Amino acid sequence: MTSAAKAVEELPGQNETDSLIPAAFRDVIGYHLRVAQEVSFQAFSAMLEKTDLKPGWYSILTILAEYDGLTPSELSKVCGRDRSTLTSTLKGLSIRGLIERRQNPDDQRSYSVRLTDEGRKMQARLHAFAQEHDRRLDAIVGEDKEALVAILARIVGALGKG
Amino acid sequence: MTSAAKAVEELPGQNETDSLIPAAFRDVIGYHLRVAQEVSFQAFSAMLEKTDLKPGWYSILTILAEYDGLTPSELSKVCGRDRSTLTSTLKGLSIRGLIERRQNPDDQRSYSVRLTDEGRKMQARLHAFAQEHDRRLDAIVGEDKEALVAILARIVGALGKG
DNA sequence: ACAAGATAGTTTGATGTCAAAATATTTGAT
DNA sequence: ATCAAATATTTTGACATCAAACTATCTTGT
Repeated sequence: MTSAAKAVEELPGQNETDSLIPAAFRDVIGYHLRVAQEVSFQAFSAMLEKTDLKPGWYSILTILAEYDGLTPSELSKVCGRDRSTLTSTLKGLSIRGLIERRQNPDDQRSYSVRLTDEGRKMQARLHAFAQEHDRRLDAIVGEDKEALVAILARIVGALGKG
Repeated sequence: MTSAAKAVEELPGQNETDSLIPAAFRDVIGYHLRVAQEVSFQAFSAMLEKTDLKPGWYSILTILAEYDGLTPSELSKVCGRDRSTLTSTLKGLSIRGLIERRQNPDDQRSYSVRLTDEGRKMQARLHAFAQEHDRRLDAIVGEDKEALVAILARIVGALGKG
């Protein structure tokens, strides 16, 4: 063990159960935001470990369950990711028969994306896990939930898309 | 435009300036966490756009500025990422002369990582941008900052490495 | 001393992210 | 009518992330 590592272990005010938070990051919102989002995602992923479900499918399938027939560009706006990001996800969903593409007769460049029956079933299965994860987060956050969501939404509103 | 897309645009209670939030996600903490983290990271990245700095360097260089001489595994614990993730980042930092590796004489498998003078300069430049970003987030969050950080830390504590 | 197991780091493979460039198609302007 | 500009999607390339497999080295138990 290096001497710096010893110093890390002896940081005042931190014990073994605390995660090691560098002093430079301790009061930095972006840092805590990032770590919290990562453990949340990892926890959700871990729930799907023994299944044939992929976490990345959930948001797309759920958006389609609500708004069937969006184009990739519209989907990208709703889910907040770049259009190019969706290409490979949609390909995977299509190969697995969870969505189908329907050519737009008015615009040959575009097509709409629809859930298949299989896709709906898959969405429902994922949604059950997602709800369990949500309940877990709700339990952790407790009565502060509304305030938390409001703050996060404020951040998105203030920094989002320009 | 598809009919579903029209429906999206006509959602009650949402106007053009709101981001399009699917109803299924509206009260989901994980969703808001993810979106907030993404816009925060994108905003930070955008600040570095005209520079030769990379956002991914910041956390590593800053941890090293505080605890010089950590091994990759120790670094990975402190920054909360898998060891394998660090390999390529450290390679990049090393190629650019921002860090140097020093073989551990007591263990041939391991080495410690130290900032070079160039690395220190780079860390300082990145830190200035990070501070500006922090101030921006602080301004958005305002008096709720302490509560926000506490909630996020609670999430990490409850879900993290469990 | 030696074999077994643990540990440090890297490599590989699957995902997922963006931005920029490339294609194809539609729209608009003259 | 035609040509330029805008738009929809895909492709490519750079990065990051994890987990699992792999190599090398160290530690431990006998």
